[in-house]
Amino acid sequence: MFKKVLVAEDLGSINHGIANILDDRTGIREVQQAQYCDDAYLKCRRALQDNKPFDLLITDLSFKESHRERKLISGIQLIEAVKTMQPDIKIIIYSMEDRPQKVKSFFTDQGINGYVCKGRYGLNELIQAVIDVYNDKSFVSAQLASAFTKNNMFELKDYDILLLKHLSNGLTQEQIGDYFKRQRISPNSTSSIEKRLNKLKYNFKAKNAIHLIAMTKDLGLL
Amino acid sequence: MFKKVLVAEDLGSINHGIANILDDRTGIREVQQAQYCDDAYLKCRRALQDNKPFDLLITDLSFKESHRERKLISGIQLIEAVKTMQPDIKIIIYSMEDRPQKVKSFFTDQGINGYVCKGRYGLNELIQAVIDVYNDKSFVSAQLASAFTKNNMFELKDYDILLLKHLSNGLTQEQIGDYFKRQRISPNSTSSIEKRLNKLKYNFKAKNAIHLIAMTKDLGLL
DNA sequence: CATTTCCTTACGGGTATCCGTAAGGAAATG
DNA sequence: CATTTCCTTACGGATACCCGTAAGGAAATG
Repeated sequence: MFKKVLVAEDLGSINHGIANILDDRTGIREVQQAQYCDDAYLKCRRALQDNKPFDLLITDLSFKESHRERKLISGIQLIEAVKTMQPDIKIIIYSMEDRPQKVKSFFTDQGINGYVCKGRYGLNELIQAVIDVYNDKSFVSAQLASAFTKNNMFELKDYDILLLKHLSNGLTQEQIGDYFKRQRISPNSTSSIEKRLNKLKYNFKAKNAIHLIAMTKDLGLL
Repeated sequence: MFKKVLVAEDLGSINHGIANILDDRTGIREVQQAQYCDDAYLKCRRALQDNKPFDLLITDLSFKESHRERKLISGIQLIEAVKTMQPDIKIIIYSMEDRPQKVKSFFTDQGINGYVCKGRYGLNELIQAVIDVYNDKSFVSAQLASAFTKNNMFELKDYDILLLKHLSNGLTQEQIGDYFKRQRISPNSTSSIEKRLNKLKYNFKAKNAIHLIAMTKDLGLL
């Protein structure tokens, strides 16, 4: 089993809860805690320098603001910082976020090993996640697993996201085309952009562009 | 001080944390807990029937889904149900939501007595909130208090929200006008709706309708 | 190499929006 | 009651979006 685990989570009560349950239900000897992303990062660095690196990082995504000056303000930033320093560390996210697309992106973009939704059975799932990740398997909460396997989701490319982002920022189709031309992104004609938006509207069953933006924002894609 | 308090919150660890700290730092004798809205409601009703009603309800807003059949699925629904049964009960919300407009609406629409943001100092604030509410004062978290006092926010009427909602659902201005006519809501001409949207766009500095919807969704107004 | 398929782009007509102007009415003011 | 102010509604031109069609080119197929 993992020897040394770091839990990053700003709410003290949850933090302790995780530490307790890891202590009781797994053979992990050393569980450290951090309430700030920056602290978590420094602990990782120190541990690595001392040649006693953490095997696993369990982190939340959102950390509330505080009086302290912060360099890392989100779990994602923490993960990226730690991963560049120590690429082989295992990562499990434990957070409220339950939008499938968003969670999926954490696996593909940040290369996390497990994702557990906070909730009634969250701590139980977390135990399983730790075990699975230790055995080099990935883990996602049950409530998300179904959305992951069944492939009924329309596959959005980065291009689509970018297009929707610009649209939600108030640019016209023509302006988006101009922007794509400047950035050497293709296709960039007004006609193509229009076509792509049409396809998106069809897939999301949106009545018009406004509806499309509202829906994709609700789904957490923007 | 309050004699009997109910804490509704689905995460067990937080629930216990609140109960502990209320026990340590206030003179409250009886603190009960509920992990489901329905349970909380039943406890309130039972207590009222037994002539030993709760003085104060502390509740979260979001409760994750579970296997159980649920009638009340959010803290808001719980609050409204409890308030109709026992109008004089005091309510404090303890939740992650930190969008000022949204929180403001809880005071005006649901008539809550206190709002505390979950966060590092959340539990400390919760103690203060309990004390203030006991002394018939209302309480809001420090991070929101500033946004509450300074009145720089454009005042949105229900009409505006409704208008934006329909717009985000993909209705055209004409369709919204027709809907308003059927509902006897005035103004309902396409021209007036257009004008109102214009004013909203000006106030929010939105470039067009899409931008407006995206912005208001981000602000938590929709 | 010929053919097919897919993608990008252009164009045009219909519709919705954006924006200014103006008429008519209700409410407020004196 | 006369006047002012505000609100609602109507209208028209400019612009942007919606939708179908079609031409040209790249990539894939055989």
